[in-house]
Amino acid sequence: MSEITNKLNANFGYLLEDELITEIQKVGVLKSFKKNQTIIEIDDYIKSMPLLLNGAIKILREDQKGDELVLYYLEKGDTCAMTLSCCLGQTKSKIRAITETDVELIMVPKEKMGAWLGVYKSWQSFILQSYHNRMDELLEAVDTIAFLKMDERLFRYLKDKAMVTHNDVVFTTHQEISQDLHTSRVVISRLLKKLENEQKIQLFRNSIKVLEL
DNA sequence: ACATTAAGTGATT
DNA sequence: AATCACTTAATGT
Repeated sequence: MSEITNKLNANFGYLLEDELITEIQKVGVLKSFKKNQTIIEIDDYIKSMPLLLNGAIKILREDQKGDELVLYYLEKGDTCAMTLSCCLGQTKSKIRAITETDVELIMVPKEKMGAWLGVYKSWQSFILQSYHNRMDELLEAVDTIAFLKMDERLFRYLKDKAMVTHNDVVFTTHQEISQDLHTSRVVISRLLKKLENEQKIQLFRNSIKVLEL
């Protein structure tokens, strides 16, 4: 049994039937990325869809001025909803995807994803379920931006980041956080200081330890 | 020792 | 919450 099949079974085996796993293994290409690599850029044409085997990917939106905003994270067993709509609709990507950790994924040619929809029931539910999950996360992101104050957004951001990296120490700078949350570094520094005083985090240079998970 | 980068802070809008 | 201006601390050369 190939390495790819093992990884597929481990992450998608409970969702997809065996024949489909075999098909994926036949046409899919295993790829790995290092941390902090851009794997999808805004306006890229998508030619294949990724199935995440391990690691985490950060999905960002960018405005006209080039300012970024984190929408959500993808983890193992997930796929990117953007590619789904891109593959079906032949449009360009409206988001950017950057690896948060080292990542392994399988690229499936976009032709297959449409074809399988009619053939495999499990594939259909997987795609719909993914869409639904991403939609939920998107709504959550909107709620967070619209209704939460910056300090709550920040703490949630740190917890999310600690969660997807499986490490309560987040390696980042105040500058990076401010870009992800679309605010200024000074604001982040102040709020982080406040969170530290509330015993929720511990601050270090280039890293932050999240205490309350 | 000097330059660069990260982080802390008061004051102003 | 954003911006400016400035300080302090850590790190690289």
